Amino acid sequence: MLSPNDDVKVMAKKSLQTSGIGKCKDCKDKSCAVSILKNQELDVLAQNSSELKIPKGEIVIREGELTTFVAYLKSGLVKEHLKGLNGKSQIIKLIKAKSYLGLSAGLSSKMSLYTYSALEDLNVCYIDLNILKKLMKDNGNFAYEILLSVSRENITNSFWFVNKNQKQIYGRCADAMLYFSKIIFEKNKFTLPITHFELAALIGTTRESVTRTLSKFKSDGILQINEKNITILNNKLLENISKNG
DNA sequence: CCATTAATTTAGT
DNA sequence: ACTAAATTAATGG
Repeated sequence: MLSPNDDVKVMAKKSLQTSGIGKCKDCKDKSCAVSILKNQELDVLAQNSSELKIPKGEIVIREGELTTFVAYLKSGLVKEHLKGLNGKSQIIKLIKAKSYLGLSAGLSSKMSLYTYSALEDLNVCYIDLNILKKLMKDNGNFAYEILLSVSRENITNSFWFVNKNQKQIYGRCADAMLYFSKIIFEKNKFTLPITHFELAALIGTTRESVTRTLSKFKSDGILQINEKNITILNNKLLENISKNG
């Protein structure tokens, strides 16, 4: 939890200088954008990026830090959150593999606006932001792909927030369950990756309401719950609840 | 290194 | 807010 993220940064910087050439070329988890790069550009990327393992619970990028890096999530699940006015953590969303972390803020702000924490053990590539910017300026197709991903992120964020603000707890919980099953895990059976407390911070309610609503869903036969394992039994009803708030 | 216990976190009411 | 259960950390062998 209280990981001195500086260590990560120092390690990243160190290995930036020593990372070998050809790594990005051979990467099996390239982003759509990076797939577009030419061999020569991939070499540049490889020389200015570094893959790191981040254990569960550690922070990938902390809000308020200088944005010298962008992180590409190769594998694992991350939560994007920030501190609200009262100092309480507000979760923006979860992010799954093959996405960039800190991109939208990184391009325009000198400081990171969000904190990214590992919900699982991660493989992350730290990429020098200046190199990324240079690649974008030099290669229009690459820049276009990066813009696409920022745009998509923007759209899903907006819908998420609008829905959240216009729905009651039931609708929000239903949304969250559909979010996990459809977007994050892409199956109707999954293990809740966060605690009830965190789920509450994600959908803007209290831990108690989350617990209460989930057990209601369970007793109504919508969900099967044991421990953190959730199976969606009645997807249609769940979507109705989501739709009607 | 493993087992036991203490402390913290989480879920449910 | 309180309790029970579960997870994690600390201790001692």
